[in-house]
Amino acid sequence: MIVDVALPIPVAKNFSYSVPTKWHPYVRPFSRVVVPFRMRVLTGVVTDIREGDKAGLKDIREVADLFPLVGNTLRELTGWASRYYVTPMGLVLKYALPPHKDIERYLTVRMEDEGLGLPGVPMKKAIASLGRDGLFERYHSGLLPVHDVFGEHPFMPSPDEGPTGGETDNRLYIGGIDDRLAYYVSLISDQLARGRNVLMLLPDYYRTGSYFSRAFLQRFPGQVFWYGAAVKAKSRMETYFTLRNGGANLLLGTKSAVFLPVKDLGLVIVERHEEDHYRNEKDFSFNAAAVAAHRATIEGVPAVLGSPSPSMEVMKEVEDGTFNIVSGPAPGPRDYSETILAKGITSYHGLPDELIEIMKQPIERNERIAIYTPRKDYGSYIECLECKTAFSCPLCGGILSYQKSTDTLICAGCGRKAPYEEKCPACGSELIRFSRAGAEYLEEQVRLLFPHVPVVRVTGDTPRKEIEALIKVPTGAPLVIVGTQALSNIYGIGVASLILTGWEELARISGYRAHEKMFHLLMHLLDTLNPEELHFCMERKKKVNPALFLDVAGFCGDEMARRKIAEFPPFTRFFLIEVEKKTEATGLKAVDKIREFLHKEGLSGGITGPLFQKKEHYQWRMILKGAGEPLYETLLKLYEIRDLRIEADPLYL
DNA sequence: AGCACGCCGACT
DNA sequence: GTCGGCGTGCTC
Repeated sequence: MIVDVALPIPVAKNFSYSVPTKWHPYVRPFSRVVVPFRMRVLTGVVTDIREGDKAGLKDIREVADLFPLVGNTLRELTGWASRYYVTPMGLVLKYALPPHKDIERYLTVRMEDEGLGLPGVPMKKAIASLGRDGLFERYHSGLLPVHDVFGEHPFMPSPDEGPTGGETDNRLYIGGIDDRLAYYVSLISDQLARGRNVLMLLPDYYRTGSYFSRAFLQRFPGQVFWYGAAVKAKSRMETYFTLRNGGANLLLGTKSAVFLPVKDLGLVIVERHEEDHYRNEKDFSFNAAAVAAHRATIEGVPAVLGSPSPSMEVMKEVEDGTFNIVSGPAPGPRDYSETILAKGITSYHGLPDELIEIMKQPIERNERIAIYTPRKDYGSYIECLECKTAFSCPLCGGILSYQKSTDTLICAGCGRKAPYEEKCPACGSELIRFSRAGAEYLEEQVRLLFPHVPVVRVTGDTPRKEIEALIKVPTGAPLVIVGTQALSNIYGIGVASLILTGWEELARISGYRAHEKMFHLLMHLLDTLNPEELHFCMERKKKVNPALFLDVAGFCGDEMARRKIAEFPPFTRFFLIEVEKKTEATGLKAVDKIREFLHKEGLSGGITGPLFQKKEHYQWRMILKGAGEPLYETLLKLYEIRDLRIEADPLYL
């Protein structure tokens, strides 16, 4: 017997091994096998089985699992994901399956008949006394039942699930958090009452997990399983075994939960599906929200995507008729005020009078104010007033910002930190100016202006303890919360007034998704802060029209029309092909290879290849535009080229 | 990926 | 003279 094995390496090619006769009964498609590979040992997945034997093939070392852990759903889902995200199957499967050692650790074997006494001998001990082969043999002849330690469920292949058929009823729920939560609760309780399981994905920023866990645990005690990145192996495995065996549970998790086997799945929910947090950044880069929606299709169950602001990808689904919109009340007010500043807020002039005026009233009324700024540090865009040179990162040329708390300059591009010297690196002058204020500066100024008012700064760096403390602060006393995008991730802090400063600047960065990002950020801030009053503080020459972003249907319609004309996603897909080499010569050689390959495949169009230098490395990037299975399969062949990375649907272009 | 091999410059 | 960094080939 010969097996083709998909190994967890970035090579889009399977490797063949022969299987000793004694293991033939246990090797099936999608069995995991341990194989020798060069000087090491890897665990891979059997993708094909053939009769016969060929000289020179190595034997597999062992069969890893008692039976293949990949059922119909997972087989289809991982196969689709491998092609759609141009990632070798071995890497996808490695991500999708728990390590086999973890599984064995929580299995017990009933060995009464072996005269070894106690029921429930740990799998490890059973192997020690019977041998691995002995255990497999007895298990497969039905003599030795194996159970997991958590629910005492028999460990056996899941009945072949498959599309339960029927027309799916996919819904895009657009509305604020309280209404979304109520909507989710009603759908979930309906499914749980029918004994079916629900898979719900959450973005993995801090607080979301605990916010939703708490809300659901109250209503569905004992039925909620949390599967996030920080969850320990033991409770991960508890969730794994429980969901593959039993019904009426809610599986709440972050992106890694999307591949878990779930028995009797009745519904898939994705909270804030448009969040970039659903993007996996490792060697298998996928979007868990999209995978979840596809999984629902495969399993023939409804997908519900909830959010205050849909992604354009989902709007495309709506256009295509595969999703229906359900609307709840929009968060935040419809009215807003605009303050147009001649100059942006700088970190050397204090806060503009207009901004101070806006803050006075809520403070007098003992209300809370949130002020958004796009920057977390004291200030950025540092320039020398004498020689007019802008400070930039000596490593990558990126923009530097100043962090007052540590007195360092930080590069936004590469993260490099250096002590602040207080003089111009070009001419030595000490007349330095920071032209854009950030959260540190705003906090400092608010404290100076309103010494009696507590001020809290919320950025991605804010320690959890401080955020926990903030959540507990009762309303009814004045409080100013100064923060960045992080403010939009902390469910459950309400404010009376939200002031956005510098939000309009986002229109100028981050490529074709800039407007969509501004839309999401604004809606997310309204979602978490739910203010009664909304103020935009904008710099005159960068001014945008907030009304265009506050009207969800209007914004989506306009943005979709623009994307369609430009032939941008979601009307096509982008693939980023990246090569990184130590020397320029080898890099150019690789680029030539790629060009040649793409040309041969008739894909030469739509490539841009600017030279890009980073650290001590040379990096090249190309963008390929297109969609469809034949393209994905062609791109997979690019993995023959070394030091190459393919990213589907890159976020920043 | 990760590892061995072989090439070339630099130096205990 | 050798050590180490880097490119290349290869893994059943």
